[in-house]
Amino acid sequence: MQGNERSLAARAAWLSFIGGYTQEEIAQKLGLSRVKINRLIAEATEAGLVRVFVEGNAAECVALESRIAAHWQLDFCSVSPTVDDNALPLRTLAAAGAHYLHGVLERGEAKLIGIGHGRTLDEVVRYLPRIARPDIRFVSLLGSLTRHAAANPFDVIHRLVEVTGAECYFMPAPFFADSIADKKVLLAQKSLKDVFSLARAAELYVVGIGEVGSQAHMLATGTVTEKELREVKRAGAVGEVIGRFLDKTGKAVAAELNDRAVALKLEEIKGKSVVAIAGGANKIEAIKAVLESHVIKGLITDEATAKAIVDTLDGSDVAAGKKMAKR
Amino acid sequence: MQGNERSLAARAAWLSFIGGYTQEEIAQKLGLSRVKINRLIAEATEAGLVRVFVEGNAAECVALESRIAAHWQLDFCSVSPTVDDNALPLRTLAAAGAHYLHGVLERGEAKLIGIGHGRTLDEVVRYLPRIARPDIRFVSLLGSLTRHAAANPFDVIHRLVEVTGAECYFMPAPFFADSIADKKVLLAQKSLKDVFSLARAAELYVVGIGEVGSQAHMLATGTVTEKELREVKRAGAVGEVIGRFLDKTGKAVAAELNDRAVALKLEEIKGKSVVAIAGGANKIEAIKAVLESHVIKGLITDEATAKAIVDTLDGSDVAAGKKMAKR
DNA sequence: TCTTGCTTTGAACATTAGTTCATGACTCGT
DNA sequence: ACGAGTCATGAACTAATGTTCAAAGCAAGA
Repeated sequence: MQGNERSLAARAAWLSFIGGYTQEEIAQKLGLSRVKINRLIAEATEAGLVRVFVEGNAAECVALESRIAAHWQLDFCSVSPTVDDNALPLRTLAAAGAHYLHGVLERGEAKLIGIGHGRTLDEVVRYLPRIARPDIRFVSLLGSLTRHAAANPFDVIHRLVEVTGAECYFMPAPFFADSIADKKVLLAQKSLKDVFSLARAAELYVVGIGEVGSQAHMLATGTVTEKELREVKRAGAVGEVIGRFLDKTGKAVAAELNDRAVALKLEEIKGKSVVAIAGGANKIEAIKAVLESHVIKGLITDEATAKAIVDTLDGSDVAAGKKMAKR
Repeated sequence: MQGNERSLAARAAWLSFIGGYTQEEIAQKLGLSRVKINRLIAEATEAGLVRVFVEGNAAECVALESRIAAHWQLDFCSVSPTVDDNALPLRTLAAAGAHYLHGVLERGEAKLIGIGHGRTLDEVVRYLPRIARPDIRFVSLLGSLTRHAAANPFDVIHRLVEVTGAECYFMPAPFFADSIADKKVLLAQKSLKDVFSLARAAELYVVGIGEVGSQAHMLATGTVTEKELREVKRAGAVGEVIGRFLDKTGKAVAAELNDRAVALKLEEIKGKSVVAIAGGANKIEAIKAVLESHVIKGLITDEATAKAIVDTLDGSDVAAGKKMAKR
């Protein structure tokens, strides 16, 4: 679909979704057949030109939200109905995350925002509607992948720039340095130091959470090798956030890989406004680990994941006994 | 709608819009009837819980169109993406205007068409593709320039004839008479009277809009003198349409020049099908004035101009274009 | 110029969404 | 407790949307 066609598609989609006209009416207005309009709207939808947000949450989700927020002392938690049936609920997370981020941008809540990495985050940003925000700056929290791969920090932040017109800052470095010595050298670079200090100054951090398992996205993209992953796993790692692998108590594991990550240290962002967007059956342990670390202040996830997380809790800190009744 | 209901509505809307499930599927999932789901989604939409964004240049243009059309009760409004960076977006207007005019001719919507003047209109007609229409007649709405100058009504209408093979009728008179007495004499001429009555009978009027400022095209072509322009400006004029200068409320200003124009009176075309083609940074006030006069029923403009016009509006009728809920 | 294979088109059909209306459940005042 | 009115409900219907398929259009190569 090129220029003219695309423009027509956007036009038709607008008239349909915002204008509330029927396809028949639009067809007349634009002098095309109804079928053509139907196809244009389908194309526009397909191309991701149409983004829908739903405000307000289902009661069950709200219950999960408050349970999780209370248990880990979060400032906020957002749980949305799971709609995907595959392991990674990208649709839900993209919509929920984009809704959150859009709100932040719209309210101008933060002028300098740190951005993590990952497939989920990439999807979130893809779903973000265009919003002019030239006064905001985004800064990457960790090195970019050296080899080309989907959803590396560069891509995520680049798309943010496209959509908002904001300024952005990358880490001109690999995600993991080849050795601890190499990392030292990299960190000594002025260009990196500048970005690091900018990242430290961010008012809000939006991060993804990685799992440690055969499905790990980092493995698929070649960011880490199987050997490296096995190693951190042996050290007890069950999850990852901004390049740091954590054990189930939320502590960074003692593995060389953790020291080779070109990224902010967790201590540097702890206590600040950090929001994680993550979900999926494989990530339950990882998300719990990150929650345990108390690095994050907000969590955006899906209902199935939230339920799984809550189910592993004992009933100690809630009056949540009633949800058992169903089924 | 209270708590529980609202929560269900949110879930249903989420499953529908984000999940892409059919209402039937959602009904099964939630154990409710399809009709109930339909109502829940309608309620959620009604309550403004669902926000839809359509990306793309064209979508933004459509938004501007409906906003402008609603605010000034136009029958239609066409906003095209601005491509020119100079003050007068001739390319855009020419293409959009030609597209409109071509459609009118092709559909044979009007057999007798009144034509105004101006550089924009000239450009529109230059851009018009050849289309045989010997059954259509064009009639000039105002006097031709006496001295040779670009884009006088003669040229515009002459080109129309070339392109369509239509018949045409000029005003054999200057654009402005030298005095009110002279104008009387001119109007008394049989040849002029005939054209005037033809002009009054036109089914469609296509006009340009002139600005009142140092860049005014009329000044450059010598149609009006600096002194005359200064005078109407002092009387409050901010825009011009078929030789009449209007103040910002859309009323013709009290200036002698206005009474010397050899052209139809605005009252004579008001209520009829009048379409203006105009755009450009300098013309914003002029276009607003003409819109305020409610003489025109249609406007063809460019995105930048439309945005500027809309920006001066308060948010009172934002929901424009949204079809009102049926009773 | 004539295939050949691909793309685009819209009429006809299939599915999904939206509306209406009769019904019964419920509320509230007496 | 009893009726008058209100409200929610879903079967049945209508409107809108989505899909299929045969035919037309079109471009590239022989």
